[in-house]
Amino acid sequence: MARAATTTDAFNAVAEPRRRQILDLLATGEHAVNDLVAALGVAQPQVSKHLRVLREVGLVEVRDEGRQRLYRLDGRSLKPIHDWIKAYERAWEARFEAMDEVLDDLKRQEH
Amino acid sequence: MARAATTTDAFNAVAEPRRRQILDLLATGEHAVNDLVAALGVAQPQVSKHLRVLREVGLVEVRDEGRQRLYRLDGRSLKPIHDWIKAYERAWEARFEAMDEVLDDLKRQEH
DNA sequence: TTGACATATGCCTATATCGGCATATATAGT
DNA sequence: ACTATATATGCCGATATAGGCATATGTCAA
Repeated sequence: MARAATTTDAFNAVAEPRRRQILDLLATGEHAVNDLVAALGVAQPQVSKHLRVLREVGLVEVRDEGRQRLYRLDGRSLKPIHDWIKAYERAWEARFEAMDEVLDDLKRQEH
Repeated sequence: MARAATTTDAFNAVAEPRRRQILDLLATGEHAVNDLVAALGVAQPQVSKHLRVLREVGLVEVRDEGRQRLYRLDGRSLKPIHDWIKAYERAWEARFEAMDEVLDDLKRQEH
């Protein structure tokens, strides 16, 4: 078997940095594809493909407006990620982890 | 180009469900490989490979104890995911009132 | 209708994956 | 030294990717 498809779920879709960037941009509101192309400095076809992945996992929605297609965020599909990672919040807040961090800092200073 | 390596960052490493399962198990404390094998019902080599990926991105650490290797969670590498997704909390909880705030958070974090 | 603009899709290639399975390495016990 | 146990690694095959680039589809305007 190969790796799970990027369209399998939000976890896979969001593993790609460019797609996170796109979501970050869409977090400010609706944007046409060309807006994203300009903001990202990426070729238009690649942006459209990333948007297709995001749409297939329900992270964005489209709306036709003339010859433009306006994409907007639908953050609900991000909730599973949030719910999963939330259980780990204490994993870097706990004291023994903080101790590890302190030790690492000390090691780093020995240069 | 192909997809980014699973060992690129926590986002890619955690996109695989089995690896999330492993982290969930390790969240309860140190575990030997065979413990995980038994709990997951997966062949031992695959578990070792998943653990290698998790170790390469700093999500787990190993400790030798006799002929066993005890793995434990290091949740600090999950923080980037948490920080990124945290900005979207309101995207499914509330209306678009706080979107400006979301944007500010994002800009402060990733760039 | 023609042409400009906006977006999507198709084809290509190189690459990394995951699982299955065999095997190598390491340690403990007798 | 030999054997059982614990874990890691190597090779295989099938598959999906991301970017590059050409092209198709769709829409407006003169």
